[in-house]
Amino acid sequence: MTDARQSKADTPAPRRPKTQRTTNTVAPAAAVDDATPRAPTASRLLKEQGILTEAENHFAQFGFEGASLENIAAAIGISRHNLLYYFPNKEALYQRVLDDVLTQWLAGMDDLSQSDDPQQALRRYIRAKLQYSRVRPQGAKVFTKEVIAGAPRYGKAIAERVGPLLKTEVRTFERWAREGRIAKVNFTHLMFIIWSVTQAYAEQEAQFALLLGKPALTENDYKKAEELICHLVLRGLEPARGNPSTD
Amino acid sequence: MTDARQSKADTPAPRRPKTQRTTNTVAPAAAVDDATPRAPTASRLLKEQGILTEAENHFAQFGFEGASLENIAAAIGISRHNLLYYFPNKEALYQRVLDDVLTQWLAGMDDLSQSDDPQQALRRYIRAKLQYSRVRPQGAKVFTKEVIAGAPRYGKAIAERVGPLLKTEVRTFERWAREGRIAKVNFTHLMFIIWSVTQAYAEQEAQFALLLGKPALTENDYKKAEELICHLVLRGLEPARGNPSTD
DNA sequence: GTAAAAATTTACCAATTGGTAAAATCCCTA
DNA sequence: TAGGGATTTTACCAATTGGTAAATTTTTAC
Repeated sequence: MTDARQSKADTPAPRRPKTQRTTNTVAPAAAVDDATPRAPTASRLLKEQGILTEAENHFAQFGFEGASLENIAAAIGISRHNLLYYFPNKEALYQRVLDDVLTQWLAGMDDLSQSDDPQQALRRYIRAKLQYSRVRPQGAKVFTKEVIAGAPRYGKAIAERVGPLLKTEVRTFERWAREGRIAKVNFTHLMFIIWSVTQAYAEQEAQFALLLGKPALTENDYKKAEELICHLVLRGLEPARGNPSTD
Repeated sequence: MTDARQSKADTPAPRRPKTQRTTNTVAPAAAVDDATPRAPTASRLLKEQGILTEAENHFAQFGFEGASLENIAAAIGISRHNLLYYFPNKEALYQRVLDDVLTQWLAGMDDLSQSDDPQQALRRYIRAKLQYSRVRPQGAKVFTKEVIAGAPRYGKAIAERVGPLLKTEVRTFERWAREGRIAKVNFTHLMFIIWSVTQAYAEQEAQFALLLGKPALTENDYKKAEELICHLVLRGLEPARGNPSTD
């Protein structure tokens, strides 16, 4: 196989157009082949992004095994082989999609400890998660499908990237509980519940809309959902007279 | 492999000794071509069930497109062609799997209006749904994957079979609310939320366990989940001093 | 025991899959 | 404008897919 081109071993010319090398220039300096990767063009990044977006849609609908590179490529008007020039194989493309999804998802996550008011923090958190479900439902779907399958390809990343953040959130909750500002419940499960519900509005849009007799969920539906979720969570966390013996 | 088969040949079990014809015998008696379909044998039903179970596992893990008849058949030691003798094609097999899943899921659903005590009814309902997630997680996964994909193959059944039941449940809630026994919230969304959360414990078992640092969720985890979910829902439905202006 | 029905296997098939290798084209820069 | 890297296309491939049709074997009814 020798590699996927791009590396060029053969080309002896160190190339490097003396001008600036904006990014990287990883400086292999390998006397032998150096290879000057020439730094990714803007247009190249754009094309990669296009592929990633379409791949996200296909993986969301068909799952890893069900999605085909041919169809993904066709959907954006390029050939499968051309796609394979940008991503070495299906697995790599899939990983990149999930990486991006998880990154954005996590980005909206550390908001919890921001505010000092538990009520407000939670409200903001729930809203952010719901919002995410609306603006990037496909990403949420890919993620969930991976999880449903037992996270065979992304389990490690989940454990490594989500785990610590979850721990942080839980600790914040526990501090609030200790200060008597919220009731003491099992906060890990609380997070599971909040995630599940908010994600559900992305994943199950189709079903919910179907059952509501609409073609799609409206702004108003999401507002109602947010209201109810916040209501349930906030009520359930009210410092409360009788503690619910949780663990 | 050749044999594999395992069944028949030796075991004369089903055998049915000429005596009575217990079941059906639909007695077509069609003068013209008779054809007497001979009524499905017990062993046949058993084999069908075996196929359905394995298909459920595969569809759960790989989705409709990703699952292959070859692998499903291999997993139970028969050939793909033999499987195709029992189910005419992939689509039919998939539909049957979903039919069975939905049937069982709905069966545990009309419990809500059974009890006259809203609190107790809800508790039972949530417990039943969680229980279902534990005993038949694969079914829940197949269903969710179908929904995530936009219910392209099962939307009609969902609308026809789940819709009416949902309406009934909502009406029960509304009656209770009118009687001042529970708070008035958007009950349709409440049902969505309860479904999502309970289902999540089936679908996302892998993720939750991963994040809890365990190989799998334990009895105790489910107990905690049940407690918390009940707590949130029941608290949120307490007749309440100030109504949460829900729709 | 025998004929018929049921169940299983064998033979094929066309289409699609992800992927490699290499040739051809494009396009930027010196 | 020429050289060379970046990009695309063309050729192949082995494996797998769902499916049809027909033979073959096994079971069952009588």
